[in-house]
Amino acid sequence: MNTEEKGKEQAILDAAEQEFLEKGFDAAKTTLIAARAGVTHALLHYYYRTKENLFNMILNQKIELLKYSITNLLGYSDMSFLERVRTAIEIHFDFLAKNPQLPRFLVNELIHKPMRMKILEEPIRQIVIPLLEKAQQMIDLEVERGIINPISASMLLIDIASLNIFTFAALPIVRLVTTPAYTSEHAFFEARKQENVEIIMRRLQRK
Amino acid sequence: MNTEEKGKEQAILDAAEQEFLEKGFDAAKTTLIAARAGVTHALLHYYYRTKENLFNMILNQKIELLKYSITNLLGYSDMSFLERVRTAIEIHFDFLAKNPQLPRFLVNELIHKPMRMKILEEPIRQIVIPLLEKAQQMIDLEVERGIINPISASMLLIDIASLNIFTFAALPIVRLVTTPAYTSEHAFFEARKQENVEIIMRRLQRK
DNA sequence: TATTTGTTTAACATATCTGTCAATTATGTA
DNA sequence: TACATAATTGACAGATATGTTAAACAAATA
Repeated sequence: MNTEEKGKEQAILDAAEQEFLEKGFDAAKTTLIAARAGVTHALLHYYYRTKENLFNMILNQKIELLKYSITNLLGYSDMSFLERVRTAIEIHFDFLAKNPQLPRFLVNELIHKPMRMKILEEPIRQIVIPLLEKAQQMIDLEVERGIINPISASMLLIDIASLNIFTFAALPIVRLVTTPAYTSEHAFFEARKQENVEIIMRRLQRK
Repeated sequence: MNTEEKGKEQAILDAAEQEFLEKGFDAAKTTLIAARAGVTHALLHYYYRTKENLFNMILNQKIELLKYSITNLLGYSDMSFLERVRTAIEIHFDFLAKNPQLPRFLVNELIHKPMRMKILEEPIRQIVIPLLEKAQQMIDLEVERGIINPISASMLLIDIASLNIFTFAALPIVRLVTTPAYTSEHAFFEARKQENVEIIMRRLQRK
């Protein structure tokens, strides 16, 4: 439907996205991508020349998505710090629910070919580091006011990322230990989101 | 040294372990494994016949390691529940520090070929489910006594696994956001371990 | 020593995958 | 219509990977 209307060039891109996200660069095969897009594999090379090329388009697209997901995390300046953290966790979790393959894909591909890691360095400096500095200022202020417990901003970031990402990155295994306990996958995700909020809140809130 | 003494058969297995853990089944090449072991690739096939075969040996070996790492988590019955949880987190974290590639390897390979997931089902039923039931009993007891906050055992398990595993599975990326803040990688790991203990303790401990 | 058994290699066969090319068809435009 | 440009395909070339085989070599054994 969507794919067919936009023509074969886009269909190839869509198929490539699926294939690369599922299997990673090495396991993905251009022949399968072409088949999945309903075109000959010669056409794939006509539009995108190389597998590497096609892959980089998907990779860059996903890195943009990652940047976008981080950029606005500390928005909503009319809330208290704790409320901003709670909101950030929920937004990030929902983002992952819509892009469940993203973290595993990025981690694998970036680890695999360390050259690619350089692509991340600039966004990190420009987005994550400033965000961490801003967050650390807020934290220090709240600590002084006796509202939250001391913590470094980067540790807090890793806490949240760990809790939110793991469930999706390891979902098939996570499912094995929770299976019949939840009526639906959606119910489990909601419970998981609330648990993540709760554990971080308890970590921060001063008794 | 170790490799050379035990002969070429073992050298191949060692090289295969490195190669598969680093790259996964598809990206690993038997020619490279042979080269890395210092033997011809025909010899690799002489001893192990197929790549699949060689891979399964490594995979089973790693699943055994995983089972072992889970089995004794709730030991040390002379401690209080909270102390047992603290100890479990530390032991598990240290285990991961010694086997940092394990989680990413297992998750990737098991997700990739779902048939392989069946290998995990039996250990889960035999080890994880009983462990969760036992833990849930302890939790319920401690909740009744007003010592800890309510939580489901499986949620607690996912909390701990998330926090401990993510740091290692995504290490190159985690490094980017922490880099100059710690004098050594070891210092960072120790800080991370303590943070994981603290966050779980605060989640559980009744104020 | 003769024979068997296990080890090792070079060469080969086969399959798969990426990428190219020349030829064909469709589309748009002067 | 004539021409140019874009889209599409089948066939092919080259590279790389897995796996086999026959033959050479080494080691143990009778």
